[in-house]
Amino acid sequence: MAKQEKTFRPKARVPKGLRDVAAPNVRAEARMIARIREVYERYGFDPLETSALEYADALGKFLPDEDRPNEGVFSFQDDDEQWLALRYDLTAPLARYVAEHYDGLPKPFRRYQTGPVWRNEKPGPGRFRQFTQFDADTVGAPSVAADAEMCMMGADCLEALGLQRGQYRLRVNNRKVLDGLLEEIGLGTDAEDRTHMTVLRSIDKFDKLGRRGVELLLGAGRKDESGDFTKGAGLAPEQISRVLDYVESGLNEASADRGAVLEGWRNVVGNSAIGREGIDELAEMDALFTAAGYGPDRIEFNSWIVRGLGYYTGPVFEADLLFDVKDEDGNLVRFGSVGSGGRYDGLIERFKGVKVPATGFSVGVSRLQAALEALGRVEKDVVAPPVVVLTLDASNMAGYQGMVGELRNAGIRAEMYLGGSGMRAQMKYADRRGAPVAVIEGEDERARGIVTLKDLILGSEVSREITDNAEWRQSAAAQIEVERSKLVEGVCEILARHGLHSGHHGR
RNA sequence: GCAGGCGUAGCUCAGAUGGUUAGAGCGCUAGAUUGUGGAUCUAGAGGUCCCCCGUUCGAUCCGGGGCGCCUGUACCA
Repeated sequence: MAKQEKTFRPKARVPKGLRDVAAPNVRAEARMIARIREVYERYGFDPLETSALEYADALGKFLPDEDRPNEGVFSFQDDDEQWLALRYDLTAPLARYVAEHYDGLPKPFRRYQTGPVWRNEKPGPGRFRQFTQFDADTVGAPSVAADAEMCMMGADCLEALGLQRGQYRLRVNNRKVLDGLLEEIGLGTDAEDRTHMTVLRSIDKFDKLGRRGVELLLGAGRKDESGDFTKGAGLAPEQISRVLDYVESGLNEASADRGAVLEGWRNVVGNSAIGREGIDELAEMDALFTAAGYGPDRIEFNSWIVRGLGYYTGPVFEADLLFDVKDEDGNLVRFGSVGSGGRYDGLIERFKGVKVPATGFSVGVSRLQAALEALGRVEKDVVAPPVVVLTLDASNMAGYQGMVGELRNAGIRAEMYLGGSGMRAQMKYADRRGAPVAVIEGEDERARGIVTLKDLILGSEVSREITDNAEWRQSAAAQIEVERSKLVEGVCEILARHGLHSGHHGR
């Protein structure tokens, strides 16, 4: 069978893990970003924008995990054969920026930045290969006061976005505490050590897998639902129980008393110098939280917060939502954290050779928006749909343009129909756009010096009671005629009837 | 990445043992009903039956490989 020749047609599809964002969500995200910006500005941070592309070596690799070296970053070669990469977060570009302009910057340097970042990895529900982050960082501040401020600011952001106290929590831990724990159970202090990393990652899963799951991961390993096996850390039973003791030590107190949590941790890791240092730092942060009025209902100390193993060196924190979210099929959706951060004292050192202490917090804008949407916290689109001026007479486009101009000058969102179809299609268009008013001027109206204004909102209510077509069409429901010169007043009146904003009329 | 499941129209899905022209509902585009959204009727557009290779006279269907989607897991800078 001879194959028919066919013209090549590219398949219209968005690449995996990427997505198109429609008007209501674009606007919702813009509002969200504006609110976060207000909070960051209030804390004294200044904006900075860096480019989406960086030299790949400037981004560096923060995956000591040899399972997947070099993955996660979109990169390509420039004309000069140097490797460029899309930024995968906003912190690495900040480190590059600070290193590049170090001498000219005030220290501490405090900046915020938002924008899309890209990660070349497997997408999942609420997890995309491009998403928006909103970062704030303080560079050159060694004190944990800077970290404490990040946590409080994170809480402020979530509340500014409409989350109630109790619907979220900032969970704070300190890498030094975890290092102390590992030292205490005899694992040494080599952060690159494989067992070391496996143990930390196991602890991180307490929230998801519970005590039993973590126990398996610390020991021989765990089999998941699909039957796939995850190799464990291979700790001895004695070591496992000490880790679990630590993880559970603050559990009951967590929502009640930060000081009690720290005391519990002291019993577990108190013999290690690094562990003690970590706990002391957290005690200092606790004092600042308390002085500023941030109780444990907003910020808690949490034993299983670990965060990524790449570069955090001190306090780490994460903003978690405490309510369940279900998808369309009624399945529970795990959103993960909607914000995170921590201290990364080694990052700028990569460029400068000198240690520059830094800490930061990042809101996961895309993910948080998805969560707020699920919670019904996203306000309806605040931009009113436009009034549509029908173009019934192709020889009178100038006249229609004039009407649209008058409406726009009066501050009313308006457009004329620009398609090529007939009146019925034009009405359908206006309907689909959600237009509150259709302005109709055919030959009849023009001859009489009037325009017909159709109240589409009222019309839609009326239509529900009419089943007969002739009646429906002849009723000319919800239409009024006004003199051509009274177009703007007439439209304003209908808008006002529905409580719609009609621009700056009266001016 | 690993494990399992699944790929037929924009969406939800039928379908034949391997046989000519692959269907439905919804949606979409138009027409009819005086120049009007809904309703009704009519017509039209839209498919490489995920892709490649193999077996076969013949593959959307069988076999192998790949890609994509879903779930779990891993990772999450």
